[in-house]
Amino acid sequence: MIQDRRPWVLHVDLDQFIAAVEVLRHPELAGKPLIVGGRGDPTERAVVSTASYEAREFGVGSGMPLRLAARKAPEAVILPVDAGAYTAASEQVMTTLRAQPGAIVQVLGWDEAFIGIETDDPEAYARRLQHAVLENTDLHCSVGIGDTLVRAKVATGFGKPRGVFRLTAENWLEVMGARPTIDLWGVGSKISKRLAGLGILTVAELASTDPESLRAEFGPRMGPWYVQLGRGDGASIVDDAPWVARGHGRETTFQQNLSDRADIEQAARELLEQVLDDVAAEGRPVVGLGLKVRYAPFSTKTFTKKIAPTFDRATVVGKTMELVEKIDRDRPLRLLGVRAEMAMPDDAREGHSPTRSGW
DNA sequence: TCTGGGGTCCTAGGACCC
DNA sequence: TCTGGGGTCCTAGGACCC
Repeated sequence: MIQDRRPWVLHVDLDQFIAAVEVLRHPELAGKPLIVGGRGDPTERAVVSTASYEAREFGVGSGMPLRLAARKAPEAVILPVDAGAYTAASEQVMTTLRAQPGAIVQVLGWDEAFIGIETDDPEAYARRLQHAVLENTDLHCSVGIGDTLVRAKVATGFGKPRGVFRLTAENWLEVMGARPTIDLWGVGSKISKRLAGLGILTVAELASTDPESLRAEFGPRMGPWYVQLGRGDGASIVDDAPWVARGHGRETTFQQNLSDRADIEQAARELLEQVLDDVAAEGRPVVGLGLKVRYAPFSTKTFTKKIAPTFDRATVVGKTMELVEKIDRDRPLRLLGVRAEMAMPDDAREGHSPTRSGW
């Protein structure tokens, strides 16, 4: 009997990751409505990072203003975001995944990863994986199984919570065909609306659209790409090459809008100091700068500048201040962001231009 | 109730060069 | 007197993800 040892893509997604990590540290919060966001102060400008299932019962969801969330769920415990704790928990999870036999691990974020694996029983492998993660970290996860990255990623949603779900070319249209295009990974509210304007409402309709016909609407790459998404097609290779950041940025929403020039310059300098600390840790020269502003109430503008590669902080500060000069003096500022792009190592992320703006 | 912060990639349009 | 045209770089803006 020949074993059918095929390559599979698994997508692992931790269930309620941030809330789950907080409950591990605060066991008395188990079963209570829990909201994590901002500095944990619902009177501040901030949004919800994660809401526990109990908090969701009140209509609280991630991305919602903290102020509103607190009003909807007055009994909820609100905790500040503690990035360090989540990073530590995440590393534990990823270490566990990498220790699985034959696993190639591509990290996507704090709480998710693709796993490339050759096996004749991906469901059994997925269950072993969930077990190992639970044993080592006390955290539950869901696993999507697919024959492409896109199908594995989408499959995970059907496995939640704590489950396993398989999505391949065979059942893709049967499962996804009737769903709206916004359910696809990479199609958001704007693109789904533009597709609807073309008469394309469902995944099946997108899948059967001629890729060329979308080229005019979405450009030479994105047009055909959306059709491919509709079919669930695309890459199936999991890449475990270490992540190399293209740049670093810091942005902040002011609790009170800023109008004074000196205040704005000071805020830019402070953000830039943090950015340059991050950049210095990488040991690569700065090759580009970006400034992002949000004027009150909510209009966003960006300024970018390419510069000769430099390690000199004073030079970077000076060039950034040239961008700060472009900020409209007559409009109150709600948000300010500063970003620095770094030269890419020759072998890193081939095929992409290092000069592209990150904003 | 006004809508965070960290990233990535794509597209359009103008400048510039031959 | 009619304002070629292609390639590449740079800036700004848009969209998406976690």
